Amino acid sequence: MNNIAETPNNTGEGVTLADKVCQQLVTAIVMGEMLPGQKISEPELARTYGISRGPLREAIRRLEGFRLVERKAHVGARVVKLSAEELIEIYLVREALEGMACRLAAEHMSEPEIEDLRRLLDQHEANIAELDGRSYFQKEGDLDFHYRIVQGSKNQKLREVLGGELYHLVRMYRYQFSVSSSRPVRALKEHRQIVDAIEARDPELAEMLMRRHIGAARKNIEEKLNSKTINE
Amino acid sequence: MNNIAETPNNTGEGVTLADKVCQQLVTAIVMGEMLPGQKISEPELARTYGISRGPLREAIRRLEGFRLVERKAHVGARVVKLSAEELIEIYLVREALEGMACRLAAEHMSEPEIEDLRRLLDQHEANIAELDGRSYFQKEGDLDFHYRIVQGSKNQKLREVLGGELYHLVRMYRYQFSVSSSRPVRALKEHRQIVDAIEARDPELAEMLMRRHIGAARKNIEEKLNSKTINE
DNA sequence: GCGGCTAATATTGTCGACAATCTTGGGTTT
DNA sequence: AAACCCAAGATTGTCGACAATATTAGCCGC
Repeated sequence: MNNIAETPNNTGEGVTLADKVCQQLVTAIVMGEMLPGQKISEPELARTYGISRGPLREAIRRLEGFRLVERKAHVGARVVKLSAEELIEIYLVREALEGMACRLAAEHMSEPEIEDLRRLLDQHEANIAELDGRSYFQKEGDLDFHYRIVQGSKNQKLREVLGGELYHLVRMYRYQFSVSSSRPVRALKEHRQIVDAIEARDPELAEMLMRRHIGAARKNIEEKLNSKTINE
Repeated sequence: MNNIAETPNNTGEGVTLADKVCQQLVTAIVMGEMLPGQKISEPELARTYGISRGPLREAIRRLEGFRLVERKAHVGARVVKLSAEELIEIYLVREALEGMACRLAAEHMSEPEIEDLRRLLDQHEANIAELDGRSYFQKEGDLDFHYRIVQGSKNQKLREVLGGELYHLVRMYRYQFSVSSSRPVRALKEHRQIVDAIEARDPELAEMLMRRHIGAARKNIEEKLNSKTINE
């Protein structure tokens, strides 16, 4: 459903122009329709979305809060550009935060929620078989899993931090580098292990597995980045 | 100098009205000049700060991103009101994140930075003696021990997350509940232990001590909250 | 030809006015 | 008397115009 996680004013109704454009911009940036480093022209965007600069500027101000754009006074805003180091940093932070989320999820998720999670993984497995292991990851299936774990932690602040800027930046990276590789099938196995630990109500194991899982993803990216810098 | 951590556009010059008012509002909210739950009237604030509603609305939009205010369309914005649960949640998240920051600090802080940190603690000790153990904790920014550890981690994303919304909310709470109690002298001892671990380049110990330190602060707050709800 | 200055242009920042929506107080009805 | 409805007021949302600043293109001097 491509809904924007933890973005305030998620309700479908009673929405303001600035809110709508804000979400459209988030999507556009994450999907790579607006490239990292690209300048954001207010007059141009205002025409594009058919609104005046007022609400548009408010929307940009909120993207600034999400760290999706960077602004310089009297110069303008640019789509944020992640360096390789920052990308790694995000994964390191996720290791700590999602590890914690997973531990809490093992303590607080309800039985029906866990079952739902299992069904989600079954669905993922079907997708992988169908696409021959290429990439169901592109459509945020993986993020769905992680997203649900975070929700399952039942910790509101954790949900805000992970569901806010970090989530958007990871999604952005996903599209930007079109990650796929041979990880999907391996990742699915790790996901299953994690759900097992949650179902067994083993918080420590759940945390450890999640940390290892994200750590593996990080190493995978590090490799890819290294080979890339060598090739260019 | 009462500088706002990790708030974009920190530079003294080339600042826009919206930026200035945004920082003034952050300070006002954190210091308790605007109370949690209080409604934010655009016309009134615009008069107060002597600006028009345009920049003011942009400032509010950014506070929304920092989770310092909550907005409802066509109704208005209110200063965020932390529940007791959310406050505890923040400390739980800090335990994970600052623990990680402390580990990284033990790996990456330079010798001069560590010396500086020691001097800061000496200064804190002097303050405590002077005020007879009441409260030196109210300090901010560079003067804040935790802030420096986070900076010392050399992890930009970590700095953004901890220096952004979480830091503001913690500062807000400090003023709101005017935390002090008998912790300062105890906390100082814990701070020294942490610096020792960092100086010894013992990341694991540093992380453990920081987690324990924040955990102790959390328990202290939990107690206080419990006795408060009983007394009222 | 190249570097630096200057003026024209474009973009960002700010403002006041108007439109749309919510709130509130009074009046009517049951 | 209580509940509901409606109108008046106030507040938020949006717009277009104007002011201030940065960018750039051209010109001059070296």
